[in-house]
Amino acid sequence: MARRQPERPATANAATIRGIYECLLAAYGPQHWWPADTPTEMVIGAILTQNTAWTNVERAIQNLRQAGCLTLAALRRTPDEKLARLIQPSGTYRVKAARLRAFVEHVWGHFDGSLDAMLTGELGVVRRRLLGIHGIGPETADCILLYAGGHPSFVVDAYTKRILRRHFLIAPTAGYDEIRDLFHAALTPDPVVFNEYHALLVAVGKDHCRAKAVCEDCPLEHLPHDE
DNA sequence: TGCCAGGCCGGGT
DNA sequence: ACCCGGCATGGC
Repeated sequence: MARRQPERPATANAATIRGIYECLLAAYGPQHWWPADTPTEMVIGAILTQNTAWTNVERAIQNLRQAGCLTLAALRRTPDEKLARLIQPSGTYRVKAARLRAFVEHVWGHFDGSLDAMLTGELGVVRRRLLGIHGIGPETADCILLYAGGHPSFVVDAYTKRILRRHFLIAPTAGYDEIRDLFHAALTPDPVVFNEYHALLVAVGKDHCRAKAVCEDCPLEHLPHDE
């Protein structure tokens, strides 16, 4: 029994996926993500930005910086209440304090406090490792893999889904892994390209594709789209 | 004023 | 396997 085929040929979508990258790169230029000074700061930002505007995350990161809490060792010795207070501007701060705690304790418990060691290994292995940590879902895991670990793991976020759906490249019900697979099938697994592509999707998303915004003067407007 | 933001978890079908 | 409420701040 043959597996169910995609509704459109994968190669056609793959060409469009590659075309969107070229188009966005031409429109916005390289984004040089992630906006963080160190891998540890990157991981912290990835957790703090879950369902949260980045401007709020920046306040929280600044608080952590002033408190000297941007290393895993410093985070580890910061009590829950103090940590929650420092990250308060990022919202859902009790939840996020627990998630930062879970991450730090995992690195200590399994990798002797070395983030580098915990991000080293085969992509699939490290990904499952991250997903096993409480508070690390697929998007956060892929962000950490790509932007802290240098692994070619494509990041799918709300903007990615909206943009692909708007241009009929995925079904409205497409799941996370399905969308990620689409990019992996269309692109050579180059961390530099994956890095830029996700950042570019966020850039165009913020400009043109927020939840209740209509795309006007969007760099992708030449593509077929709804509404 | 209400809705939204670079999600994820846990409990219920 | 989905579906939904909860988490919570600052901006528009």
